[in-house]
Amino acid sequence: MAALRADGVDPFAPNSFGVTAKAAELQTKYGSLENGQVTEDHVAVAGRITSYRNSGMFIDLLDDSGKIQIFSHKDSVPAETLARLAALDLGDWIGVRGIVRRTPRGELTVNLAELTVLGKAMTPPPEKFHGLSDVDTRYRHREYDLVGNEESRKALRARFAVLRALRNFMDSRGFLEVETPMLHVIPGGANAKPFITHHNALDMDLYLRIAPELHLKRLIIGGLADRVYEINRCFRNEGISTRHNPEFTTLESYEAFTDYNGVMKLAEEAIEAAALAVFSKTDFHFRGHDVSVKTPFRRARMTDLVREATGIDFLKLPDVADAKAAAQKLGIDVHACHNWGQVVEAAFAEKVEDTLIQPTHVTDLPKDISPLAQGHRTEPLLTERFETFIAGWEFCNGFSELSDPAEQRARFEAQTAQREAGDEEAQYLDEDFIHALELGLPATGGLGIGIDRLAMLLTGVDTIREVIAFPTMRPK
RNA sequence: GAUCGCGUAGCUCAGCCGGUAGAGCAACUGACUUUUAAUCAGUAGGUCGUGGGUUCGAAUCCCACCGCGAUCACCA
Repeated sequence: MAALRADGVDPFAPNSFGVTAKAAELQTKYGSLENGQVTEDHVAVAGRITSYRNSGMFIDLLDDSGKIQIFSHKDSVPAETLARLAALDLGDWIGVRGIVRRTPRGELTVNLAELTVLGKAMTPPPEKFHGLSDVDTRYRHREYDLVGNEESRKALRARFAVLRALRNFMDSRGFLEVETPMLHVIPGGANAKPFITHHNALDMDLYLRIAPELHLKRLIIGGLADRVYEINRCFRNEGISTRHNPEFTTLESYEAFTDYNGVMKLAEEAIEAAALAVFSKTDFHFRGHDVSVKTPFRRARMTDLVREATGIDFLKLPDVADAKAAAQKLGIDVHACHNWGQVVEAAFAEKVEDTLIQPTHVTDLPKDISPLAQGHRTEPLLTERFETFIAGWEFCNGFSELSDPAEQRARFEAQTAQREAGDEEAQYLDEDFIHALELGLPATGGLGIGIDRLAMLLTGVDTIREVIAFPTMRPK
């Protein structure tokens, strides 16, 4: 540092450098350049020093595309530039102008002609061979993780590429990307415990949203667009695990003039499109399974899957007490179940969920656990709702949207009763939403996709934190 | 929330049948100019997560706490 300043270089001063080439572009463009061959092509590259050999004669420069070697020889580089090179450390940012060649040993290289110091590392980067492996430090200080670990860079880049791909897909289907409130007066659209915050000027508590659903439907009601979607954060005040982060990202879309059959098609096409756009394939290895996201996905009714797994047809046991008794005989814990639908859901979670490895739309979920979905057109206990399972995990949730305000009020009231019976996650009655429905919601299909889990599936990681840049951590 | 495991130099790790704290990489000084985890010589770097206890003596044994991880529970 002192040496650089003595040399008139302040690495912290404002500066600029016109990059003309990325490392990966050069590796591709000069892929056929033979060992020892020298071009006359001048390029300007910039990045971070990740390796420094032979007193700076060989430097590995890492940019956001990859790595390129920099060569400086005393016969061709001015002495003052060599001295400046000697003052550099691992982790420093530099810009280099020079010509492209391939060394006799086969490494694509830029022969340094001009050096610009663009940034200084005051602490050394993580160990060059092992990288940073302490998971605690990796998540708390993600920048050190990214510097040291190619795998971390790849996983996060892939996650953000998936976001981009999904936006492109939705846009191409004529959906309008919108934003709706993060701060809710009533947390709605899902069954979950919310975070509470406070607005000082209004002197009122607000909730961080658990889902954008109700506001998105209000945009459809208003006729803003026939098709809307939002990709953004939801917040749920629940446990943290390898598959749950308190803030997570969902894609939610609403499409007028379709039902859940159309939504299932949209969901699977969105997943397949993201897979193809980012990874150019549909076969993935995830949680120890080989999974194909090639469309179409299998569809199966939840009660049928439960019947196949247990021999019990819960549709023939519509009474809660009978259903509970039957479930108990299977060893299923039903003490927290307040109604028929929750018993079916418990049986499904216990006996079926883990077996759904290949993508499966589980259809016609019970009305009791689906307060925002249209009743099924032929089965009174069920709704036109589906959840998509892959490798035993839920990835999507969608349904034909309930549009009858009176029915919606009755459903909310059933939820309220459930809350009073001790179910902390039952939904709240939202008068504003019912008032909105009174203006007329067209026949609409809605969809939610868990983006973090989708990124996990496509990148093959088994911890949600690997695909979240800064996962929630307790302060040390 | 429960159980188990982990926490030693900037990073990766060893030491753990109690007896003055170790290595590699990184850093610093020097040598070396066609390297690929460059090499060689030297220097410096630590409240051993925190607090307490047992002991003549604790990184090591015991207890509590903090943080992280795994599994389970919770969780559309």
